[in-house]
Amino acid sequence: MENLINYLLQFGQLNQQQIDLIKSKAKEIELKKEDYFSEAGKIARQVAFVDDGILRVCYYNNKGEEITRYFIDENNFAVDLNSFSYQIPSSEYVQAVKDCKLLVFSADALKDLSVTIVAWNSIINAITAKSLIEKVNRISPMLAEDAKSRYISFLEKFPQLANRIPLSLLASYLGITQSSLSRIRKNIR
Amino acid sequence: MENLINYLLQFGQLNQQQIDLIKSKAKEIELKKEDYFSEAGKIARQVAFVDDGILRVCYYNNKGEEITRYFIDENNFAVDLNSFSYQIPSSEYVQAVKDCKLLVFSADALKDLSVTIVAWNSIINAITAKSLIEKVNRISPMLAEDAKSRYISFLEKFPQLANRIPLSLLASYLGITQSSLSRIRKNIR
DNA sequence: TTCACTTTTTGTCATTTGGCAAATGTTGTC
DNA sequence: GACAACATTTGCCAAATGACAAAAAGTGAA
Repeated sequence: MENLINYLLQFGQLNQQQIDLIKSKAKEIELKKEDYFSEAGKIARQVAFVDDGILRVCYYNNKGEEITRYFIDENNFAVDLNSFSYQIPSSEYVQAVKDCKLLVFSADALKDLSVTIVAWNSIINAITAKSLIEKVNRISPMLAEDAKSRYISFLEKFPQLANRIPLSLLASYLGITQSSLSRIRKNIR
Repeated sequence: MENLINYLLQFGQLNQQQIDLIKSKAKEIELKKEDYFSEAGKIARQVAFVDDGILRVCYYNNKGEEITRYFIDENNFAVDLNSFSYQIPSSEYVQAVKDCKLLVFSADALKDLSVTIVAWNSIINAITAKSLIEKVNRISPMLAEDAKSRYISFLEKFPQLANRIPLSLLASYLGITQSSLSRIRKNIR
């Protein structure tokens, strides 16, 4: 759980008692590759911290194509904020790209933490804002780039990720076909 | 200021005294078309509520092209969160697409409000999260769409906006060239 | 190793989009 | 109205990407 605590401490102060409480509320679970953490149509009732492995958030567009919105690797929180915040059915899936170890908080556990730990809400809000800003800043420039630049940008921003995810998922994340991505890779070598 | 107050009330409760305080802290300003509300390189020290007009957030990519990230129309807040939250120099411009009336809060004013009004932080956090989620949800599917679908999606989501912004800005927002957008429009008619 | 299965690469061709320049349309001012 | 300044459309061609199918490479189990 050390990764989780270190992560939280970046966003606010916590004493040992509070840290122990947080640890006691987190539940360790494991997902096998391709297992779902949450599914479209259901209401998200949990938040996950990725301790090991990679998750991805994906959905089906109106052509029935499966689109990967983003990847979540170690030391990041995964939650379908839309669904979790407003308790409405989710429109996307959160799935393990490879075997994962997650630390999971239920809505109840989070409520307890927010009541007991003064700084909790401020920490969570800071984490939420930061991760959303990162998403916007990451996706937004991709629109103005061609496929090759997107791939290169991805390699630069997430060098550790490129080798760990299947080409097909990366292609759908980049908004291009798998064939095109394969050709781009050949082209770059 | 009624628009502002009604907007805030969607996210939390405020009594008359608090409403009056908020009104007293807001400063009305006007921008002429193409004036900047904030500029790249400077630290954002203000938050604006768009009472009338349209702003856009834009930046220059590494090819020197000017890219419009998004538009902000009436009854929305505009702020460079990255710069404002962390007090670091901004990497983007906020510019009036047409003449605007804004209600502006300085960092000091916001601090006063957060100290005085119990619900303030919670309201601001809710607004922040909601607007960021909206941005992610809006941009993200565009990657998987071709130019024509992006334009059609834009028309569906922002019907009132399409006629109010120059084609060149809309094209850069959609990540396509102005010529292509012009052809797409002809094609659709 | 061999087999079955999955993933990635490649070939071929059609379609989309970009780049550039010229033409056309629009707007505001005198 | 005439003009200048700006915005939009169009033509032409090249480049990028998609669609589809087949080949090649990689993976794991018996």
